[in-house]
Amino acid sequence: MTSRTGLREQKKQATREALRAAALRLALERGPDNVRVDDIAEAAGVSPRTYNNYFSSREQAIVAAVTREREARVAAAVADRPDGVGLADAVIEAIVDQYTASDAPGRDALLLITTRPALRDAFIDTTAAIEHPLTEAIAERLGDGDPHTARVLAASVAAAVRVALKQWLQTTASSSTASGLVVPSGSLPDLLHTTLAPLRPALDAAEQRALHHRHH
Amino acid sequence: MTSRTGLREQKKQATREALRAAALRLALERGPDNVRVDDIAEAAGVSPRTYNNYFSSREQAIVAAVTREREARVAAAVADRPDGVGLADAVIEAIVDQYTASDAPGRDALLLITTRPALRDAFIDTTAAIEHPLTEAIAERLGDGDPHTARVLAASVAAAVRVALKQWLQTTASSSTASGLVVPSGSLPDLLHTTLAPLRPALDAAEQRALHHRHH
DNA sequence: GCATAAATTTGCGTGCACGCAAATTTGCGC
DNA sequence: GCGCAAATTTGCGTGCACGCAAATTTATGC
Repeated sequence: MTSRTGLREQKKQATREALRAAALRLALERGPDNVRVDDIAEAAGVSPRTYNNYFSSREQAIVAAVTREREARVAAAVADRPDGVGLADAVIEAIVDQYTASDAPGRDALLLITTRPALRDAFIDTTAAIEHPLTEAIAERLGDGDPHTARVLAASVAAAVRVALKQWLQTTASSSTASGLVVPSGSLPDLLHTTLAPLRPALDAAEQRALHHRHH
Repeated sequence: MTSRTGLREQKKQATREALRAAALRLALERGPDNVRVDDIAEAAGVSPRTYNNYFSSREQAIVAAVTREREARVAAAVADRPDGVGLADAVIEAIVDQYTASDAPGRDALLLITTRPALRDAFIDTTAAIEHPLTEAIAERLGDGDPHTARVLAASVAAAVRVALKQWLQTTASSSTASGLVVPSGSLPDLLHTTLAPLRPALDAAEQRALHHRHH
C-alpha cells in the first residue's frame, strides 16, 4: 500500500493514468481543440464528472502526460545530491536534469504543447507544482533553521523556472513554425542555467547562514 | 489623452471603475456568494458580456477594488527611491509601503477577502500583476545590462510577496474568526520584510555586477 | 461472510468564461 | 456637419468547472 488502503489508492492512480493517457492520445490524434472533456472521460471509462475530480481544467490532463511526477523527481534529485555540493548547485542541477530528461519521452507531446496557447499556459503553470516538494528538499538541506527561508527560495526558484519556460516557449514558437518538425530545443538547459544564475547568491547566503547557525 | 484618443480611454476606465465599485458594493451588501456577474453588469450599466471584456473572473472585480493600480504604484515607488539607497532597500521598502498603505482604504473589503477562499485566491493572484512593472523598474536601476536578470529578480520578488500574503491570510483567517471584527493585521509589514529578506543577497549581487560592468 | 462506516463515483443543476460576428459608438479628415 | 475606419459593446452559443446529494464501491470489525 502506498499511503492508505492499497487497492483504493491503486485504482485512483490507475484512473488518473488512464485519463492522462486518453487525453494525450486524443489530443495527438484529433488536435487538442477537437477533444472535449466528455471524450476523454469516455475513453478512460469514467463519467465526465469524475474527470474533474482528478483534473481541474481540460488542459491539465494533456499537460500532465508530459509533466508526470516531475515535482517528486525534482525534490528527490535535490535530496540525492551529496552533501559536498553546495545548495545552489544541487538545486540548479537537479532542475536542469529533470527538465532536460523529459525532452525525450514526450517529444511529440511537447510539440503539441508549444503550438496551442492554452496548453502552453497550462504547461507553464505546472512550475507551481514543484514549489512544495522543493521547499521540503531545501529545508532539509538547510537543516530547518528557518522554515520561511526555504519557502521563499523554493518559490523564487519556481518563479525563475517559469520565466525560463516562458522565454523558451516564446522563442521556439516563432522559430519552429517554418521547418515543421524541429524539436523545440533552444537549448533549454542553457536557458535554465542563465535564468537561475541570479538566484545563486540568495541560495549561497541561506546556506552560509545555516552553516553558521549549526556551528553555533 | 492618456494613451490613445482620450474619450475612448476615459470611458473605458470609467466602465472599469464602475464595475469595480458595483462588484465591491454588491459583495459587501449581500455577501460575495450572492452576487452574480449579471448583477454586477446590470449595476454598472453594461451587458454581462462586457463584464468579461474587463475581468476574466468573477472575483477579479471585487479584488480589484482593493488592488487598484498597485502594480503601477509599486513600480513608481521603486523608481522614486534616490539612487543612494541600494536596490534591495529600494525594492523591499517600496513593496512594504504599497502593501501597508492600502490597509486603510479598503478595510472592510479586506475583511471580506480574508473570509472567502475564492477571493483569497484571487487576491493572492494579483501579485503576478506587479511582475512586469517591477521588471522594468529593476532593469532601469540595473542599467539594462542583462534583461534576464531583472525579469528573474522581479519574478522572485513577486513570488516572495505571494508567499507572504499566503502566510498572512492563513494565520489571520484562523485568528480572526473568534473575535469577529478584528482587522486582520498580523503585521503584514514585518512579514513582508522577513519574507523578502532571503532575496536580499540576490538583489545585492545583481547590483554589484551592474556597477562593475558600468565601471568597465 | 456480514454489517457498517468511509471513500469514491456519478448525475444534475447552476453559473461562468470566452469565441465569434453583428451592431453600435467613437475618432478623424475633409 | 459628414462619412469612413477603427474600436468597443452586445447577443448568442458552446463547453466547462464545481457544489451537492444520491448511489456505488471499498475497507474494517466482528
